[in-house]
Amino acid sequence: MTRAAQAERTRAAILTTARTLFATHGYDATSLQTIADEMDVTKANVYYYFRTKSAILEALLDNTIVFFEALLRETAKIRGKRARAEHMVAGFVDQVVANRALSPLGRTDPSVRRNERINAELARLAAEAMRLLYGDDPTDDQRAAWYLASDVGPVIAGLRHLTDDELREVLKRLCLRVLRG
Amino acid sequence: MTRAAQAERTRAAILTTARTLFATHGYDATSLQTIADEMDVTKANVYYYFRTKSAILEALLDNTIVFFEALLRETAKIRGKRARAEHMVAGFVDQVVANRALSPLGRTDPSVRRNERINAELARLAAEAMRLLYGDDPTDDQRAAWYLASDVGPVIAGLRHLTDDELREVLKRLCLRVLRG
DNA sequence: GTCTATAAACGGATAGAC
DNA sequence: GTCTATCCGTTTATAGAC
Repeated sequence: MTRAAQAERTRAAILTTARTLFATHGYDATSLQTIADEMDVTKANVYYYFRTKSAILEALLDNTIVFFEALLRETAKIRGKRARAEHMVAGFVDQVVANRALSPLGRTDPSVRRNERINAELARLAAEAMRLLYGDDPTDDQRAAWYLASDVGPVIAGLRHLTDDELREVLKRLCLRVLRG
Repeated sequence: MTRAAQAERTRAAILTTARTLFATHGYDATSLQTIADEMDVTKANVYYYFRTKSAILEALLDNTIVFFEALLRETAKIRGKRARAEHMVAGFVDQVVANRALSPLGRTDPSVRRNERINAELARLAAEAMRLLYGDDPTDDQRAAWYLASDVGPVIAGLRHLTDDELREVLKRLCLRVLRG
């Protein structure tokens, strides 16, 4: 394996390991030592790839942001608010269910709320999503609905007994009901 | 002021200070030093009242649990599922809005998820609430609805421009719509 | 690219004086 | 009831060898 390939491999491993641990124990309760131990490398090696702990978090959230930007671009091509809601919810729920074991790490984790840049990005995406669903001037009820539906992740903690398919259907119905008002 | 009164005063101050800081920065990112500094006392003095940091968190959550137990007892006296939902939502939303500046510290904070005892209590209350709203054997859709509605706290972050009264009405409508399915 | 070693600060928690 | 002083483990982060 080339050195560049090894680098990419390690970098990716750090992200997936951190993602799981952040989701399980929370960002603040996860140390770089724990991440390194889990991967069987040293802490110093982790620092070779990320200058700070928060840089790891930002890299993870950037991935999320890129995903949502793509989803919103797709959604914008669809005509009709109802069809748009269905497409958006489907994409969103698929993502949540695909990561169901490690779902959280949403806007609710304190670490995310602390990060100004990420918050600004998320606010931008929220505004764009609401524009697609509700037009240029959403009511407060519509805005509230969007905030609630877009934070559906934690709900899965109470539905562990469902298969992926069952969970997906339950969450889609729920989100659509909330968004449609 | 008597010594006992002073003790009660300080103890209460620790709880309110910790509550605000936990809600703002998260439990793990709040140190006892920060709590003590904010109150203008020493860390050692905080330890005089609470043996550990997590004891502070537990005291806070115990208050929440007591509140919900009372709300559920009241709700149980009401006949008719629709009226029950309205009463439960009203009590719940009032509580959320009354603490709107420091809303979170719900089941979403990692510190809460880590605490076995608190989790067991919250699960018990959740089961009882669902029984009151949906009968002895709620469907998965109903369960999902309850989990979503009971975590409405974070929604207020996006609705800062509303007055308390406006916010209360928006949240009540939203929760009822979710719960009624 | 990965390691060992270590710095420097901070965390939770305790002992003992007043 | 509150304080000063301190212990000790852990944390983020860096320096430098291989």
